[in-house]
Amino acid sequence: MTGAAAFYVTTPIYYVNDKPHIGHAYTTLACDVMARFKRLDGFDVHFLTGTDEHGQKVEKSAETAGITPQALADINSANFRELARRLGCSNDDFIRTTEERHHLACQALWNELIRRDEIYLGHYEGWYSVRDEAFYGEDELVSGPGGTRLAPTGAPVEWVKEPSYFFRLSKWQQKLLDWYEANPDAVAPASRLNEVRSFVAGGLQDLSVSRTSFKWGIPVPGDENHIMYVWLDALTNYMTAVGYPDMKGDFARFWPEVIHVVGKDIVRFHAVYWPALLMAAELPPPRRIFAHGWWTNEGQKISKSVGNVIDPLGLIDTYGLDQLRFFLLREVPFGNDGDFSHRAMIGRMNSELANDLGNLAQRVLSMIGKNCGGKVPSPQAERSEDDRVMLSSADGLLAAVRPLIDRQAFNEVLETIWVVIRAANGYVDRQAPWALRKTDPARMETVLYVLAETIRAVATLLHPFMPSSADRMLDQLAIAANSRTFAFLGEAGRLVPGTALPTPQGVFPRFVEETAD
RNA sequence: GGCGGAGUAGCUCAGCUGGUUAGAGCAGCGGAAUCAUAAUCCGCGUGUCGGGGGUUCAAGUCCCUCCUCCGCUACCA
Repeated sequence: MTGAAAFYVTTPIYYVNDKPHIGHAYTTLACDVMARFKRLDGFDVHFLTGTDEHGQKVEKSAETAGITPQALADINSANFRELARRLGCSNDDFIRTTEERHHLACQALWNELIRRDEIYLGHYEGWYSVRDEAFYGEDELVSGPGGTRLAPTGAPVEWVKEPSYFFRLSKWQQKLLDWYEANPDAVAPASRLNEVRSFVAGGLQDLSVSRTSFKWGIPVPGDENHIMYVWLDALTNYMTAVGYPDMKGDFARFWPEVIHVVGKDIVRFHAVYWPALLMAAELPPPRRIFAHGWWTNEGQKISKSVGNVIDPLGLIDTYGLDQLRFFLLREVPFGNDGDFSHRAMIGRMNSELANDLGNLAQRVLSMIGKNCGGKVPSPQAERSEDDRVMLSSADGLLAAVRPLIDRQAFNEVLETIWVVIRAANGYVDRQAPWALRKTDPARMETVLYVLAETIRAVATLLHPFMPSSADRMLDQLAIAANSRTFAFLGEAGRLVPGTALPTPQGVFPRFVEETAD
């Protein structure tokens, strides 16, 4: 694959203090779809996910549990690795920030920033609440009894001054604004770019990038009283995984052709701090940062205290993996918030998967099975206008969908494919091959061939979204495993008439509600 | 408070730089068909395009204002 364009996609590394939930699954699935799509489209792809394992919270949780932070991280990191596996993800790597390669990368980046005088030793001071373990700004404080100052949470605060290393973030304000200006697609959706831009335009202070209040982290080179700020540690993972500080090999191959997919809560770290850090190290910033939205559960905001957290593994058990993958990317424009409801899930499954697509495949394949001797039908040379329109809309799908994937407009990709699926059902009814069977069998074969080709195109393009279901459809068309990439779409991979086909089986069953009585 | 975004058919939403009778899916109603997973196809919407004012030959699409909702407004991740 020499010369193939590089495509690197990352999920955030998930914090091991959290339990895997639908938000993690959503981010990871979106990345998986991109990675799979790009691979099928001939790109040289690297898909990374992993876990973020340092920080005070992990240290404390481990202490509470009576185990070492490393042991806690090992256990919880495994949960995220398992989630990716259960989601059918095709990640090429799973990085952990406790790995040696990552320590080396972080310390290399740190040293580089020190060498360039982008990091300096100073003092961090401010109002600190021991109870909240947080610093508060002057304007956030409220006055308590006797003129004392209290945190907004009501906790007492004290003025604390501690040594800290700082990254010269303020210096990069204009450079960041210039970068957004020159690369309007670098932060998406556009509404997030606006927020980020106005945040930066509002002025930047230098960023405290070390801590002395706890130990569980990567030591600052040459000053081991300090450990690195967790975000500096975490963000660097994206480079670690492609070999940094080795600038040859994978790093040269994939950097900066990278898209970071993140939840909307962490855009700032990715769209402000990260590009600034990279520019400071004289490394190119990422091509794109995409911030997606949150899911609600049956219209309710999800929270641990309400107890309505959604377990993605439970959803897989209830609805099926491909069905879940489809729903999450179909239901909502990527970037918007969405609502997960049983009703909506079943609506998509039955209306779009079972009725539109599953039934289309089943009716076409079973007609072929019964009326064409179970072989790919032989089309006539001459085609009707209806045939040509049907076939060209199927053949045109890849070109229609590529730019949508590049905008992460997953729901539009699926809608575009569904337009063809619906058109195919209309074509079946108009052409009525069951009637042609008696009046014009040759014509029937032509119609069924056009339909089989349409199903091949649809299944091929749907593969990134629903890999195993798409494979089952392609199996039923007897497409060789090595002929399922996008290069085989259209004329290049036309079905060969006379090829024996297996007996068709339904791929998307209807979801039938359990009746309570 | 400041900055930004949104309010379009019962529901979820498309409608780029203003210009044919404002669209799609779902739901609903009527019909057809019977190859198929009781699936499919065809037809049917008089919507104050949040309210008001303005610019223009022409505004859902620009300007002003009001109402409602949402996001951002830095150092736990």
